[in-house]
Amino acid sequence: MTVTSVHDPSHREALWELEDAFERGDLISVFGRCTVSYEGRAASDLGAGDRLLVLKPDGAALVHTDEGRQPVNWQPPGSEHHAAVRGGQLRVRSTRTNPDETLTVRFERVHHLSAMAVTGGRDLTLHGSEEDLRTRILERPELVEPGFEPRETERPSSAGPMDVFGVDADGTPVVVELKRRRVGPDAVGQLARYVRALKEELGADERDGDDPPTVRGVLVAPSITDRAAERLADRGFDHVALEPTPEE
Amino acid sequence: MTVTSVHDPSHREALWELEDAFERGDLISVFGRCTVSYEGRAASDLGAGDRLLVLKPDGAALVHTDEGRQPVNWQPPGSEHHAAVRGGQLRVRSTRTNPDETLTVRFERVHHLSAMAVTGGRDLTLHGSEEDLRTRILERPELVEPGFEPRETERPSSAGPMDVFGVDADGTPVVVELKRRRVGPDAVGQLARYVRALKEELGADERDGDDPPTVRGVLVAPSITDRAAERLADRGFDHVALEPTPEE
DNA sequence: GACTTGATTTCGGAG
DNA sequence: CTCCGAAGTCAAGTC
Repeated sequence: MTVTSVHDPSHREALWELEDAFERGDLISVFGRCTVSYEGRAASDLGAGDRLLVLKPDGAALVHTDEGRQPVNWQPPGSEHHAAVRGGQLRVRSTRTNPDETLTVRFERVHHLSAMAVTGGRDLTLHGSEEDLRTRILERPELVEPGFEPRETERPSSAGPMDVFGVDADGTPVVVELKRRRVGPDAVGQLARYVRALKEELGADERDGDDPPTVRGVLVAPSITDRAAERLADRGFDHVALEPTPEE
Repeated sequence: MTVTSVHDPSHREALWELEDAFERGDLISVFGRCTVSYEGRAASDLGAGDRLLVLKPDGAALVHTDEGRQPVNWQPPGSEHHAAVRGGQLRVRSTRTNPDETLTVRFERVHHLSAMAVTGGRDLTLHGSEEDLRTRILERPELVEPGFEPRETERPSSAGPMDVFGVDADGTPVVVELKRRRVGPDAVGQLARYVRALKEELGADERDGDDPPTVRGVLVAPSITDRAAERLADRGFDHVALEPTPEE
């Protein structure tokens, strides 16, 4: 592991260091005053200001200001970085194809540049995802409702794969839609599509009426918005309040 | 503008610099070997490895590896940064409430730390957004279809505001849903909700049948997926292929 | 490749 | 504050 670092370099010095760092496959951090322009899926321009430019060996480029989790401008992985001195500025350009897009950062002044080779240690273990919620339900189906029996996960349908498919205590088919957090109306629409697709597939009676539905829909989520609850009630579906992980 | 930079500092040195930088409201970049743990909306752990930690004065914290546009771990703006030396490690912790979540980065070694005061120059001008598409249609309604007359944008409905509301050459109400890029089935569902809400509001005949629909739905997007086209046809809606900006 | 969906989505706007 | 939908969403898995 070696760190390169230059303070207040000339454009030409910065250029050398950048090209060496590209060559080594380093992770690069550049502080400086720059303008940024992007052209591709959309187009944008950003006037002069102090920012942090991060360049990754996989082609990703990030321009960060002092605010926000999101970079103000960026280029996705798979791009190629190029640097040059043009018109008294240090120009760093990241380009990719499919779609064609280019990010150009023009430094009028580089305050600091550092670079480091980075390898390994990229595996993140994450708990509390939707998959954890599915696991939890498969292990304890009664959390959905007494008598619920899961039959299949990711069951295919014409509307796409449904999260969990099973039957209730009466043997009625149940489509379960899982969400790891509070949901809005869109989740109800998604559930409705699965239920409709399954009804069609099973040749079930599609009439609305006093007859109990032949396919049930259950939305499992920690909580739902009022509008989602309305739409859920309209469709005759149920909500089960459940966290992706047991309460501490 | 001043840049602070320390190379291979001791934990205590790094701590001093960090606390000064917090005080100054600097944008901070730290290279080092660290472990990362997160607990909040979910929970995660990341083993030892070389990474780049970015700390922003607005409370945002980003842990970047050598790959990907996304940070491997992060904390949103509004958090508070704290640093301390504990157990022979430099511990940087970002905490926020609502929801309660904490990101902890433990450095066993800091390779490089730099910090810079950053102000201003945060305004990005972006072209090619959905709003540009709306503007384009309002200026040239015939791009939707000959005789189309926009009447209102963001027209409220019980299903939320619709992008563009207008009437066609026959005076039939038209709900227009705008998407700046290729869309899937979800957009059709969204459009359907608006159309349904408007039909109810207008007290229009909701029967499906051979009667022409009393409210039309038009999806304006550069292109749509096959499944979206199916659902569009099911509902009797139309697709108009249009880019958010004129072709170059 | 296109397509679909989840995400610690983030972000901005409206109520 | 909550709710809602856009985003240059990104990223992963499937087909």
